[in-house]
Amino acid sequence: MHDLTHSEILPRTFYLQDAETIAQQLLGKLLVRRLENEILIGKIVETEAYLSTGDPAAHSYRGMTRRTQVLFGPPGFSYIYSIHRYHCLNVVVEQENSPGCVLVRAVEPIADIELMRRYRQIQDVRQLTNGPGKLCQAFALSKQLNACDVTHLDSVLTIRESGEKVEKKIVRTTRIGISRAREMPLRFYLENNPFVSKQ
DNA sequence: CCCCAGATTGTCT
DNA sequence: GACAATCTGGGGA
Repeated sequence: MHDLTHSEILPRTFYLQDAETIAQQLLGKLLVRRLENEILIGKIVETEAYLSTGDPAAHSYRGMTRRTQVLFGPPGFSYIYSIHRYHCLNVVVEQENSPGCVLVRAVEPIADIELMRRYRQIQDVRQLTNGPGKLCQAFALSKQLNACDVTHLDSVLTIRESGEKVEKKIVRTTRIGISRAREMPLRFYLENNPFVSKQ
């Protein structure tokens, strides 16, 4: 099993800043999914920010609904929704009633890659987690894991500090797949990382 | 209840 | 690059 001894869980205070800031700070952090007898780990390499105000592309833009309830709650919780045949994973940021969030668009597979292959029904490592729907499939994430506290030690889904401190350059572009607010440059990824969804 | 858009992906041209 | 697959949430009647 992968050694997580030096990977501390990010505290709730980490998520108290705005989505644009946290989207960049989450790059390089570890997404850790605990299963019955296995553990899945990926390094976050691509994110998008969805702002709490003035962002027509954000699900929270037109107010609270049953689906978006968790966005209006405290930070450090997962927001997982379904889109077509897939799911997307977000992390809620900012204080209560400020519904900002960060979409995790891609991770670099760390472990257990064989299990990810089984969940994805595909062999190519580069295709396992290089997209929001793909990584949810590889990590067995569905709406059952919506509103999961990713700052809690016992959670089945957590985000942790990575041991390595090698910081790569961050690239900023416009967001992918949206029809509104296309011009807002709120997508971030680690430069030259082969597991980014699109260069 | 009906309608339809959608923070995607895989496949085909 | 285009398009279909597939289904849920949200809005309107």
